Amino acid sequence: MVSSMASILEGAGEYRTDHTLSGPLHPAMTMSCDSGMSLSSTYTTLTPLQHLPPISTVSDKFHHHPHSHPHHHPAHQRLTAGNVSGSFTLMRDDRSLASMSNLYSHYPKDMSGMGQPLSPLSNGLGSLHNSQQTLSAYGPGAHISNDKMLSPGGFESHAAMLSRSEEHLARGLGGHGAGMMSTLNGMHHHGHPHSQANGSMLSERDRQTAGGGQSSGSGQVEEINTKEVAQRITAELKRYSIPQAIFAQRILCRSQGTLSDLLRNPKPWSKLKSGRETFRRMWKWLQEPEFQRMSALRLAGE
DNA sequence: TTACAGTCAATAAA
DNA sequence: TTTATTGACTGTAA
Repeated sequence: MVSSMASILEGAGEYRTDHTLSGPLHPAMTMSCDSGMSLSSTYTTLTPLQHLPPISTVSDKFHHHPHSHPHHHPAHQRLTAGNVSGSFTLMRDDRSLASMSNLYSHYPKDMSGMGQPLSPLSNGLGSLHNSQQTLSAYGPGAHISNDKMLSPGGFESHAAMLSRSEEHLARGLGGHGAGMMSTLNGMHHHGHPHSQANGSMLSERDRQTAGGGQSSGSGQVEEINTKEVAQRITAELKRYSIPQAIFAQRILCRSQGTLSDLLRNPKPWSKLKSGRETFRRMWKWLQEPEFQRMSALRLAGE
């Protein structure tokens, strides 16, 4: 099973090869690193698909001109910044997903564990900061339904289940991102409001808040709690056994060393300049449903 | 030019 | 093999 994942990610070897140019396999899909982002960064594609108006603009406010270092990253210039829409992705080839599911399959314990061993934390923490209303709003319920809808074979079902815990967690923790995610999935219908957020785990102990109270209330603007994102990313990578190098390259378009540093020594959002983009990507990734995250990982490498 | 920021990439350390 | 360090480099903003 692991191998399957490995293979998926494996394609990495030649990420940067320019076959994308010569043979545009999935021109649309191949969202890549820099450049593409600049024009409208992050949620561009999403926005148009669903409602959710202003956010995109927000995120761009300072994309003035992301100094996309001209030095390398020669090819990879897909304007289409990634038509994220999960459903779409899913359909194009489920085999990948299938393999994904396998991957997940050996993590059940971890996932389930999330709510257990840490339970003491979750309880207290759950309520603690973040986890604001957002949680209850688009609780896990919603996602579940979506995931199910999307997953034809059902092989994914468990994956979905596993995921939601994180999902809402993310939401809860992040606080801000709030709307966007819901948009993504929300298109279908909302499950039953069934709050119950027990997934909490990593992060909280950081009482990030201390950092500068950027997390909670901050509104939808786009303050990202870097410390928290770093932790969450670290946790996810571990959970899925995704090496930093792969994630850095595929999702962030950065080198392993950079990611490592960012993860270990995240600078407060307020201190960041262009480096915010990197964190936005991480954050964005965290907000995506599993299958989407995974496909992003492997697509980028194709 | 100087001071930074953000990265890369080589390589040390697990 | 994967992650952590770190010196060098590039683009920006004084």
